[in-house]
Amino acid sequence: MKIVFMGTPEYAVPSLRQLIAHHDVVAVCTQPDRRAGRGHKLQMSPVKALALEAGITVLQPETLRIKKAPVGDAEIQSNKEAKEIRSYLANLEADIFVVAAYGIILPKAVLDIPRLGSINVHASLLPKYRGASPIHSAIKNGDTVTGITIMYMDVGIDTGDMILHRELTIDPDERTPSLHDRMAELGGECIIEAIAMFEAGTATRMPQDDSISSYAPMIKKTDGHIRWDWPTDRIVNLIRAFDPWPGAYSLYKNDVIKIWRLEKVGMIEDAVPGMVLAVDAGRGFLVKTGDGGAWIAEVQAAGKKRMTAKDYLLGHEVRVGEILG
RNA sequence: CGCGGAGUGGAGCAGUUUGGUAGCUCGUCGGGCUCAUAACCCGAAGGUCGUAGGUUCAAAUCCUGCCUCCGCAA
Repeated sequence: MKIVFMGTPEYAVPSLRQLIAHHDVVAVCTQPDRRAGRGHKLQMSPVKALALEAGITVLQPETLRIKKAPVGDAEIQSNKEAKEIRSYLANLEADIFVVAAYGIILPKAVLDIPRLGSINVHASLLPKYRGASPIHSAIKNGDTVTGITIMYMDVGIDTGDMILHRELTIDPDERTPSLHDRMAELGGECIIEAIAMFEAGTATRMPQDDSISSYAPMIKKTDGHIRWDWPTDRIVNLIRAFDPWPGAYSLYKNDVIKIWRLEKVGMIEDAVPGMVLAVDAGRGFLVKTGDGGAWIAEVQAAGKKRMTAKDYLLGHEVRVGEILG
């Protein structure tokens, strides 16, 4: 099949790789290179890197929307670019557009360009976790099962009719990097499977049940702030979900300290949540939580790297009675 | 050129402001004590102080370039 792929981050890479291996990818759309990271260096997306390596045409429009009443020069420029890209895409006469975490809004006029429509590789079992952070949300909520959904795209956010689901079990101790990678690989397998259904004429449309849908919003850094009055499990899930970004953190001595690992303890004495109840050179320090306590076993102080609480305690003094906030 | 912190024996830190060949805690090795121990006691090994230059009688410490790591911000 003749395919146009749209995607940006690492998650989209296995899908693109699979499509290149099995089909004719005639163009790749990805977000424009951005200044990012320490030093604000210009960086290309992982998808662009793969596309260049494969010798595929890369398109990087700032937007594909066309504004009705442009006001300034910049907007007129963006409309011009959007129109050019749209007609370029139309002239490719692709059979289908495959989208995976592209991050740029696709207007209906674009979605409808290919004869088979546009389909999306979403990292959740829709209608659960529509939106930007399905993988993080699954871990954060302590789910034991998640999966990939291949679906038709419409103008809503991940609301289109579904084509296929594939489940994946989440390990109780699993963190985002490992689940992300497994999901990305599964996504690549699913998209090939879905396209095979199109080729065989067996692709179906299963509408989503809006009444059981949920939304996984874009993650904000402050979402990583640990509330010690939460049950320990909830805190542990937050740590698992936000590893490695943005990290679950607490405030200690007026500074941010990231918490990378906790060891749950059952019922312990009553105390203010966040209070240090014990310090052990080997285990770390014990902090009161909403439903018990937890040994903080791995931390990262500002400007430092991750280290075990044991190592941290060799050079820093933590006292019983201090409060983490 | 977005802002900032940091590179010191295997690990985590102090020492840098007021230059004078390095210290703490842990670990390691040897010995001792003990019914026993991740406990305690005694002893030992282990560091070109990220790197290249510069200033100086003398640089971990002052100056300059470079490399690496990390936090913030995006």
